[in-house]
Amino acid sequence: MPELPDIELYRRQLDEHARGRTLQSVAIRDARVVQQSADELAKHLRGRRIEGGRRHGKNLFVLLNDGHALLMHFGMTGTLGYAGEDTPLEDDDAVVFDLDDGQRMTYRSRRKLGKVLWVAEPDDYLAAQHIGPDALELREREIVQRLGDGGGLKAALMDQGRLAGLGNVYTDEALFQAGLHPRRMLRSLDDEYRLALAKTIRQVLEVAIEHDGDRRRLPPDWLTPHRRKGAKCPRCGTPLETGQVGGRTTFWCPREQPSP
DNA sequence: AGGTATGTTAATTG
DNA sequence: GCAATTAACATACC
Repeated sequence: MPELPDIELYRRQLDEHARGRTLQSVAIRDARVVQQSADELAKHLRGRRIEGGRRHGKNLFVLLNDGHALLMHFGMTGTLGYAGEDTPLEDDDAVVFDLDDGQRMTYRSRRKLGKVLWVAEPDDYLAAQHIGPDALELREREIVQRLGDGGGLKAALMDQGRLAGLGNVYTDEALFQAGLHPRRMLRSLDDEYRLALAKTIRQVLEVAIEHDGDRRRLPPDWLTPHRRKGAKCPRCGTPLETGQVGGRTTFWCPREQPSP
């Protein structure tokens, strides 16, 4: 379930469990998520020490001691975990990395929509993929600038080229907390509202990270824990509305987020 | 059986 | 030119 807060948790776990460890071997158990051949991946990874993790939006770079990196993107169903080598593998374990302390790092993906690949330079990769700045590295004024003027609010917030990190769930959360209807047009917001939205985006992401991205443990007056059909707005009790906005299932409170 | 799911990209339609 | 919609990727769940 990976959006920015989830990937940030993976980054912290990587630093905790794998920093300083040397990669001994890489087993590709499902080649669909790997963009390079097993030989090429092994050539770039074997014997390299993991210096730590760098997160950018929903992308996680495993930084290597030769200055290069391994990129992981988790799609909709990817996870990253650690276990001892005695722990049996799961069917969904697509790429397995053996570390030099007997631990195993596992990239798991049910739907295989993510990707794993070696990259020479993370910044070059991000530029080539047209990924915008990370949502948490910008100040509020800069977020407003990046969002620009065009399109619907929902699509704009999810557009990784403008701002990297928000997905469907946290976009809905930010719009809920900002009191903005997801079908509103960015153009219709005055500067004050845009700044307030930018502030809300930052705050939602920061608080979600403080809760380790665990959506069930997010504050009870947030939208996310109630994101299911038939639920009521946790702030005013009005039944939540749901529909397709920007091509994705969207939840909002018709009272807190008045129609455009 | 059919619709839906946290992501991304390309193609198509308006 | 822009915005919105649809399809595709692959798989489990309701």
